[in-house]
Amino acid sequence: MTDHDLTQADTVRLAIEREIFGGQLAPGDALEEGRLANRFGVSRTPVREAITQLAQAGLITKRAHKRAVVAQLDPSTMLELFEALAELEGAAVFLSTSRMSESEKHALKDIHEAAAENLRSDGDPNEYADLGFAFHQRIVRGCHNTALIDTTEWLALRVLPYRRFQVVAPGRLQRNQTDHDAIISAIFAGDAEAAREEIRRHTLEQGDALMRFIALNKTSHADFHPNGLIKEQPL
Amino acid sequence: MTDHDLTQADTVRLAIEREIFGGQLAPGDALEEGRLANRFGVSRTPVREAITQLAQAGLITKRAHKRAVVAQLDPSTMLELFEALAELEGAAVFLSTSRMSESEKHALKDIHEAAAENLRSDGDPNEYADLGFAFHQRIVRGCHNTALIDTTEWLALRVLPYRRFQVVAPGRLQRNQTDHDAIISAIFAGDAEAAREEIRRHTLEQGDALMRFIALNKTSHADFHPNGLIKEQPL
DNA sequence: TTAATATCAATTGCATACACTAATACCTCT
DNA sequence: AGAGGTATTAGTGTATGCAATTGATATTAA
Repeated sequence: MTDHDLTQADTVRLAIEREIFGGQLAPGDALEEGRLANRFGVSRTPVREAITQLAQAGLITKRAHKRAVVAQLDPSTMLELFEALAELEGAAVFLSTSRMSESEKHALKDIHEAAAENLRSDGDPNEYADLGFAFHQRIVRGCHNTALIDTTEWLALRVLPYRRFQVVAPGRLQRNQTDHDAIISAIFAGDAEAAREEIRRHTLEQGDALMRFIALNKTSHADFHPNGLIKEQPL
Repeated sequence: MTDHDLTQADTVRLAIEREIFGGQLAPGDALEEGRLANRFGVSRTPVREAITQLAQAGLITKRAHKRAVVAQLDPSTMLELFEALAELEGAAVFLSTSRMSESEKHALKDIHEAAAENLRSDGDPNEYADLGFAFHQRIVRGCHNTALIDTTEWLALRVLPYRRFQVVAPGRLQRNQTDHDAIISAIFAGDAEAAREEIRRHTLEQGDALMRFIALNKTSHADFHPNGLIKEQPL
């Protein structure tokens, strides 16, 4: 009776989602219904349904009679996405500042401090990235408005495939941490307006950094593939 | 090569959308694939696809092995939607204030003044509602960020089916016009922060008014049907 | 009478088959 | 050899049939 009643279309959709977020499927890769069908051992029908859903979610693009491809964001679109995301996160934190419970605030602080510790001890950057993701997520969810949360996270998901190109340029992580510091201070001080401004600037900057990195490293499509790039990270 | 290449699924989806927005399909109404199929003279397959897309868009809800239903918003969800919409419109106008061209601003002003004239001359309230819709739309689109525009309008569409219950309580339209006045003043004064605050308050208030109205008039499901209600409007 | 259960109809989920589209390869003609 | 057109093929869009699930109705037991 719960939603453990997953239909095959759901299963396929989730699998494809995972592969997109995991990087096995990179932006620009084509999705062919037949292949996927016998790869997952189902017919084309549920695969089609899954693709339709993913297309509606903006994760893949689909045009009549053409193969579906994993959504590929050109620079200007990506810039817009990050700008929109910055505004949404700003709106969320504006509400969150007055709505987060004490325990929520402290959970947020714990994440922040774990990230700081990771940085101090020169820990796994992947873990740091996860903590950063959790940080943003906690803030957004703190607004306690499902519609706003869903909308924001939905936008965040659209750029997630590109987060694999996460920039670890020198000083970038430190800067990130400083930004988070300012955000969390504003929240604890109850200054919603300041929190909004901080997170806006922060998210916009993240987008800029990511775009610059991609622009620099985009020489060929092959180099552009997440799996290829991630190995080149100077970690 | 244009999107004049509408697939049957697209056609069906658009038709259902129209019926939802037009009120022929009210929130809570069930959508049965077979019926729709032979109503539109197609097989169940494209109908299914259309339903899947609409479900993903949040316009209808669909659970495994159960009939799809036109999305029905309970009061708290609707409140959340309006709050989120208020934040998004706020974010949009914040950007629009500095980004709208002179011609865009003046087009906005024209709409506003047409609405004022409509009010003065005791014109058609439906026309006034349309002008109000256009007013908000112009502001949102003035931010020139497709992602933000799409997201905002997508949210606005989710409450659109309920706009049929548009409140024409005494003084409501005047109040609406006054709010718009304040918003447009802030925009022309270049005060983005003020514009944001004004539109936030305004949209939240709209939601409140709508919810109160619905709560008052919701005695039976029949009375709750848009087509039934719209006739009762004391216009 | 009510509650529980069994049966049945209605409707969804999925597979398969076919039709149509579009892109590639191939061939012809210059 | 190259341009233009045609055949071929890969892949999507749609129809139909069947199995599985749900909700309702009938039936039985307490």
